[in-house]
Amino acid sequence: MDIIANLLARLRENIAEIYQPSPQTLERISLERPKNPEHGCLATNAAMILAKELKKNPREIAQEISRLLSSWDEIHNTDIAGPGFINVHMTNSFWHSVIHIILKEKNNYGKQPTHNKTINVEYISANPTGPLHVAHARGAVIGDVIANLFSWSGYQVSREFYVNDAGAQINIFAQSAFLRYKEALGINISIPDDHYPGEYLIDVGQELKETYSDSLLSLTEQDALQKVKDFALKSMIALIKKDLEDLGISQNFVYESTVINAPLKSYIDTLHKKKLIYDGYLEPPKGQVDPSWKSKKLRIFASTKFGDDVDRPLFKDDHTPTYFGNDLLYHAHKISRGYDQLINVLGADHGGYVKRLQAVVEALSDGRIPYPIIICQIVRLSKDGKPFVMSKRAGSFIRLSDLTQITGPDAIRFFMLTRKADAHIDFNIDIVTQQTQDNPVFYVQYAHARCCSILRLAKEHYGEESISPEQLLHADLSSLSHHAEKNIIRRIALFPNIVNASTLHIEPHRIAFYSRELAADFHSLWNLGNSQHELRFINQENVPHTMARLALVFSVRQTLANSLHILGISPLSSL
RNA sequence: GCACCCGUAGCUCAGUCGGAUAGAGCGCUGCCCUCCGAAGGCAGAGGCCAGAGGUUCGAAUCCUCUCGGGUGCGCCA
Repeated sequence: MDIIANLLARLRENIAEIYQPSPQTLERISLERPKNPEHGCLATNAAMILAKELKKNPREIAQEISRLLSSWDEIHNTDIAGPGFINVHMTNSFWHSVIHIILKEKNNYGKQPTHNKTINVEYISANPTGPLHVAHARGAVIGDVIANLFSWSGYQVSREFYVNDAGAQINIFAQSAFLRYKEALGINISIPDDHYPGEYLIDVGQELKETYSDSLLSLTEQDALQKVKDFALKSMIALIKKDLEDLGISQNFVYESTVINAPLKSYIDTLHKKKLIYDGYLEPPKGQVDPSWKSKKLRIFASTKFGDDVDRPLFKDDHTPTYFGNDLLYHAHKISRGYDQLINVLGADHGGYVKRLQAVVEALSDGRIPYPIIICQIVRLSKDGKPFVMSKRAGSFIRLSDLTQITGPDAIRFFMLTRKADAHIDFNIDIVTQQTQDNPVFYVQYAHARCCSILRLAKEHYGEESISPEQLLHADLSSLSHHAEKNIIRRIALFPNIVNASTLHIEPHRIAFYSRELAADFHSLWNLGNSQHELRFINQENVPHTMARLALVFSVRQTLANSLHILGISPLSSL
């Protein structure tokens, strides 16, 4: 339950009755925690928003709304400030009700009730030609937390990894593995420039030898490559799944090879009927002039009708599908599975791809299915104070699993969420691999561990039973009147709102920042006990106040745990 | 040439559908453990929010242009 959202809803209801403003105006009315705490617990811009539409003085409207609010039980008093802000001071018992809610809802505090809306979140979808490397980590974590957020907002969530296992690069991959197989059998090989040189294929070559001995050499090249391809793909996908598992991620794998054989003809027919697919000619590419460019008749998707720069061909002139052609099928496949919403998380190098994918979904769903695409900006790596360039071809990339083993999944996850997706991120390999204490995740986990520590100690003093959430519900919270206590209660009351906004804007980093702020409030409160003994959480001379504070500690611990749960990070009870 | 993203403290970044005196971490200065975990806290220094116009009660936030940095732009995948 979100007490602030309930309050805002009631405010809007009342205003709608009195002033009958347009729905848009009503929607813009907010009820927020002001930056400056002296301005009250909450502040609303209602008067200023209404002033324009009603053509009235905002301060006059503020007077009227202020009178209305003063009659509410939860509101202590109100005042009007500046151009027409209404500052609202809530009663202590209003804020204390948050603690009761958390003691009852526990792991579910901040969750929306489940509904039957479904959403598909696609992320990572790396080519299965090698293990994941650290640059994949960002999209992996962001996608995973977005999926968690929608799950908390009540959606039925599918997490999807699309495997490009049918393209030309897979054949090169199979040839590379075949060479390693020959190498394992003692045959002298050299790896051509356009092949995959990575060491992980040496292992695959060994495994091939163990499985098939030298029997593949007696097959035709085509048959042998098919067997090698199947084997090597299976092996890579197992590797990728393991890397993801270590990072706490589990997804459904959907294979291109099955999608292209799925019965999706009706979707394509519809596009033909709407004349969104046509046979025609494309303009020569702008910018650099290619002298070899020739105009040829192709089958084309009219993506410009949906805001793309140019129409995109679905087939090459040899009649094999383009990469985009297969992606159109894949999106038809997603839509055929009946989701109410789709989300895709892509790397910055796919930024130019966004419009045409959204065009496909808009065309196939008649605009009914929203399809936001989150672009994660590039991760700049540095090592020894210098930029570090990874190259898959040269084999000089850092495997995600190497990093996970050094830092653990929590540090990577939190780090990737400490900035919004469309900001660039600097990843200093030296710091992350050597000084894990510098990682901000410890700050939040430390706060959680301190909460646990207090509750442990309290159980020793007062017994397991009396510190249970059920018993703490009976605590008299009226003694929680110190400004630092009130401050932290207001913070935890905001949690459902943060989850909501984070989902709405598809910005998982907001949860990470919130958890850090809540941790900061708690550390601050904790340290007050150093100089003022009566503010220590456990004060044996004042049991009623101790119980009230334990209820508060429980609420903070729970809210931190729930934040970390959304981030996919384990809340530690001790460090 | 075109499209998208970014430009906020020395560095790395937050900043809610436009709200009141622009915040945090790291680094720097000085304090706080006889006392629930100092992996913490408190205080201080540090800003023309890249620049210029515009929109309005009100702009770091919205619009236009300029300047910087990044990514992408194929009948490749």
